[in-house]
Amino acid sequence: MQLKLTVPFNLDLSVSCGQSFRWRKINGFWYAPVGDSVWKVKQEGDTLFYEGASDADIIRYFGLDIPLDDILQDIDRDELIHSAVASCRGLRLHRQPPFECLISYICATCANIPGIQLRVENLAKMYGRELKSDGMTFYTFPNPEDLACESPENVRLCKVGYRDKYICGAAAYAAENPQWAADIFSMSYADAKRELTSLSGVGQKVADCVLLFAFEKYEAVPIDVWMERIFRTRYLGSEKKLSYEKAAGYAREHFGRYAGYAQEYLFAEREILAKKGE
DNA sequence: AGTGGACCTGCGTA
DNA sequence: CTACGCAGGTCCA
Repeated sequence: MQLKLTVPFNLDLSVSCGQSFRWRKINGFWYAPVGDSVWKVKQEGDTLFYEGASDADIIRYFGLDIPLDDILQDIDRDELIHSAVASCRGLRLHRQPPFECLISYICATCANIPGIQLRVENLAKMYGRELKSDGMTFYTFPNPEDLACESPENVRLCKVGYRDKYICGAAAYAAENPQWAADIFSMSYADAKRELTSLSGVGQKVADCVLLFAFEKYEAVPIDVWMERIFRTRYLGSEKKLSYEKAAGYAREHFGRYAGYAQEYLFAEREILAKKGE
């Protein structure tokens, strides 16, 4: 199937910028298990070619229905973001499956992106279902029930380390409250964040990632070590480390209601914006 | 409200 | 080859 794009979109950047962890580029196509099937996607100019997903799936997952031009125009409020927008135009936030997103970011603490990918892949291999595509094997991300009945000791065999009990706890929460994701969708940002951070292993940063990447809460501004450094050195010129609230609060004040989108564009340019040692 | 140490694991570097 | 440092934080004192 194919789709003619009438809106800005950069597939390569969107799937490789670190918001999601299961996309792999093989022979020019991006593959990932999404939901119950393997998606295979390629972009050539303004045409998207894909298999394994419907038009509606593609539009929804990649957020092609979101008015990106309006958002970029809205957040374009200083020189740094202006250049990030110029370099990364077409980067779109995905709408990730909520449970997978939650567990993935629980796995993201004290790890780099390859390390996160490894842990998520291990969980899928151990507890997901096998899928074949073009002779390759993929694994669905496990359902909450698949993980909820496991002991932390077993889950730890997926090399998730101290996160084992957090993963089991989050799985139990999702399994016992099947409507959890619908509930969070309907909540305000503040209420949704309070709900997520009540889970053990989910602090402000993880909650904001999940709210931004799975629940369309654009007020969520995940502050990791990179973003703290960028806001401290490039925006506030502060000497001492910024508290989470200070950095995120500044971002919302400065960038407005799409501050989360601004964060993602700055994050994509982190190597350039945050020189080591500053 | 704010600070400091412990915590799994994999990977890069000495 | 082994040792150590560090990486998309969170929890607990």
